[in-house]
Amino acid sequence: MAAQPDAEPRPRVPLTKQRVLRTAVRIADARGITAVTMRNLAQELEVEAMSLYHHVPGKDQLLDGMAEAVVTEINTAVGLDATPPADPPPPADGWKAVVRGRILAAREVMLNHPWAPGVVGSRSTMTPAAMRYFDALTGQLLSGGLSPDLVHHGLHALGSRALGFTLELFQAADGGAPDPDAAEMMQQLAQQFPNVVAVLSAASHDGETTLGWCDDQAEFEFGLDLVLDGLERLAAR
Amino acid sequence: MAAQPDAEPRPRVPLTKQRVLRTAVRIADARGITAVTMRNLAQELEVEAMSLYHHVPGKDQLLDGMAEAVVTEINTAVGLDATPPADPPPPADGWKAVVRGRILAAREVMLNHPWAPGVVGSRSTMTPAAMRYFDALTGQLLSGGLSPDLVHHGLHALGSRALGFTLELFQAADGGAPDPDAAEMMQQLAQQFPNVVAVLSAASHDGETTLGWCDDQAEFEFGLDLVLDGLERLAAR
DNA sequence: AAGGTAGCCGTACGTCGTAAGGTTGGTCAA
DNA sequence: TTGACCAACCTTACGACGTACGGCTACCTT
Repeated sequence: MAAQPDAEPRPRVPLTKQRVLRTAVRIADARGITAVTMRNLAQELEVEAMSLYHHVPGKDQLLDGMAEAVVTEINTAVGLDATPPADPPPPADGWKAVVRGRILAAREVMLNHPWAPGVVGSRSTMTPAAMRYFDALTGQLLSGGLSPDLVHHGLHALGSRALGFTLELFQAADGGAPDPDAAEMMQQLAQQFPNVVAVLSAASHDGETTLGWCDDQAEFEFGLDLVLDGLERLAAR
Repeated sequence: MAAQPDAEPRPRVPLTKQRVLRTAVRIADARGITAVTMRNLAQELEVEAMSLYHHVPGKDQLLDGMAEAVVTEINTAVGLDATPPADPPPPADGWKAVVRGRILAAREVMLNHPWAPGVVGSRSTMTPAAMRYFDALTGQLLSGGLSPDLVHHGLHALGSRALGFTLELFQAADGGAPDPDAAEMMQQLAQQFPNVVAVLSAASHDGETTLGWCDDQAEFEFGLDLVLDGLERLAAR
């Protein structure tokens, strides 16, 4: 009973670190970071879990690789990988506009990978791609006339904002069921926390009943501009 | 062979949500958040793992409780739980100094619980203690003359900084082994990432060989002041 | 004394990361 | 042609995790 020669064509696409990482990112995008498990990942690649260890040292380095992949995506998005056009036109806009644009581009990439902030944030090591990104950013700030010291502090002040995301402390309450007695509850809330309710009700000047939630993008840009303007002012001193 | 009555004195301190949470915090402080496991926690309390479920619905709510506990600690640290002295003296300092002090106090608590930023940051829900904290903070900003809208944006701009921590993107490289050929590696680094190296070497004006690492506290205060100053300026407009 | 009940325990299941060793198919020297 | 070699891949198994489920015990109420 010899094995039939063509029982299974066996395309057998060879596994690759690239392929593993790309698939991991795809799983995370589609089903969340918790679905990125060695077994799931292997199944998606039509392979056994342990085979992954020939291309990735372990789960931790897999996450490192995913973070690296996202930052790399940012780098290409802001044109950091393309060789500059020989004579890069000096930024017609001020450094602020350039940096702002770059960071908002990074944010766009992050928004496509909701799991990325958590992963990038939890990795301690500075990957090469992140280095590349920060080196370019640093260059923009330096050539903008900021002193090295100010650039240093500025990067710290930006923090994760430099990579296009912030840790959202109050998650979108995302009111699925528009609670019928929301008004009543609101009053109870207002009694306990008058100040936040005052601020929140002022924030939603259009819809006044349900607390119209925040515009994340606008808030991000506000905070970013606050920092950039502050740096500019300090540089001018 | 009747059970001897006093084989074990059995003090049998009753389990309590308080006791469970406090112990969890103690474990996290001593051995890191990964050591906070239902079994470990139970062992520390001299109890079986499943007994914890009578006081905590599950691991997730345990973490919620731990976050809540830390924020509560912050609240008492800034005197938010003490009933105010009837006639609270109007803040002699400006609102900025008050807010600044409050946030730095929060930071001190956070520094005592290195695991707390991660846990607080990963919880989406706004716990009552956090609400209390933010309500007070909001009140300070409002009574400082900031418009509700500005307060709203300002809180977003502060983000986790309002609770005394930032997501540290580049972890302390903490050079245990002062690599003998650090100079050589530094040169290699300088070739690939000239800008960051320039900034970093400028940052450590005292020690010039090893990149003298950053003063986290100073950086935190710099970023905080940058935001507060920016808000003040916007309020004055 | 009878019955309820809150608090605790024992066992077990499914999932996770991964250590250790076996199998296979292709490459290349003799 | 053949046989050694060696990646790439698979199989099995272990320990740790969160937690469902069903007991047991000690105390309270009536």
